[in-house]
Amino acid sequence: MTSKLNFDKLDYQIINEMMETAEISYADLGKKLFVSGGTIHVRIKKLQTMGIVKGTKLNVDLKAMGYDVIAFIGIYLEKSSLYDAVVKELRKIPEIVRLNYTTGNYSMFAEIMCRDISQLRYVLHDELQKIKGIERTETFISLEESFRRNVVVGD
Amino acid sequence: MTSKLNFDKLDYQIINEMMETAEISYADLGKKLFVSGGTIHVRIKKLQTMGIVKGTKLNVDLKAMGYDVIAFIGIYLEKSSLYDAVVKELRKIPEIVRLNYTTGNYSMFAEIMCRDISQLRYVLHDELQKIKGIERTETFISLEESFRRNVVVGD
DNA sequence: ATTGAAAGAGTCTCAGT
DNA sequence: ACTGAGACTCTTTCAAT
Repeated sequence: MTSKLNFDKLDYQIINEMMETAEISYADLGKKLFVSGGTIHVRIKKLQTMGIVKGTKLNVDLKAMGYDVIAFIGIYLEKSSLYDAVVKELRKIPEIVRLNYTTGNYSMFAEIMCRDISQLRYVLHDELQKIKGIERTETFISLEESFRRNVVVGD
Repeated sequence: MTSKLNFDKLDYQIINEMMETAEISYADLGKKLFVSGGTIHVRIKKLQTMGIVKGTKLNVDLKAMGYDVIAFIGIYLEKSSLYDAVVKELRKIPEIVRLNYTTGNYSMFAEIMCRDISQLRYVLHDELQKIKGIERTETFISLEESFRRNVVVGD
């Protein structure tokens, strides 16, 4: 059985605020949400203990770092039983930042992040095509990220 | 002209470490990278000023929060000139957490995050299909996230 | 540029409500 | 549960190198 989720409005507010920016003091976040800094602290501690909150991550503008090219790859497998073996191989390619096993046309969906088109070409042609079990791939290069945001929890 | 990127090994190490976990003190990160905490501080300040580092975000396990259903949607537009208008409409749907304008089969690629299949059905059927300019969509439901990680910068 | 130390700010704990 | 205050830790600044 799945554990009962029992969050109140304050928990959701804290999560939504801090998913956006974690760089706010408990005192200030408390002021914003009309409780004390101590209460914010207790709630975050609870969420950490529950495994809901898993620390913080630096928010880096990878585009500004020169990682300009994002592509999505639809992957057709020869047989779906090859899934585990193919995941293992794909994991070795550092440019692949995300991989999902999906319903629909493709067996899997990968996201690739590269510095330029020639690096993308290398990954697609020299690395992906070598993997046994991949029948073929379809590439969708992102020309623009229209938006990216967090889901709003609790409503 | 694009500004010249001039990062040294230490900058890259700091970024790679803190993209994974930002929850480390400057003193401890300094020890790990064989410099003083003060130097870490100066570098991070520089990266913030440059706009490379844009604060920190809380790392939340959304699956554990009940957001179990992730789907990718390939969107066909009637005319590509409708792009801006359609983006504007898609932005109004909070379940859509990411939207990219892409080459290939589809005009756009969306990522949706929902609590359950019935919420996904609602978004796909009642919200997406109402938007003028969308010819049709293809849905890929994620059955499993095989992995997700950061790109490793600087090598 | 890097360091180490002092000042300032934030986190964490806990007794009281 | 929530609060406020004290103890502790981390960030930030800065003079020296």
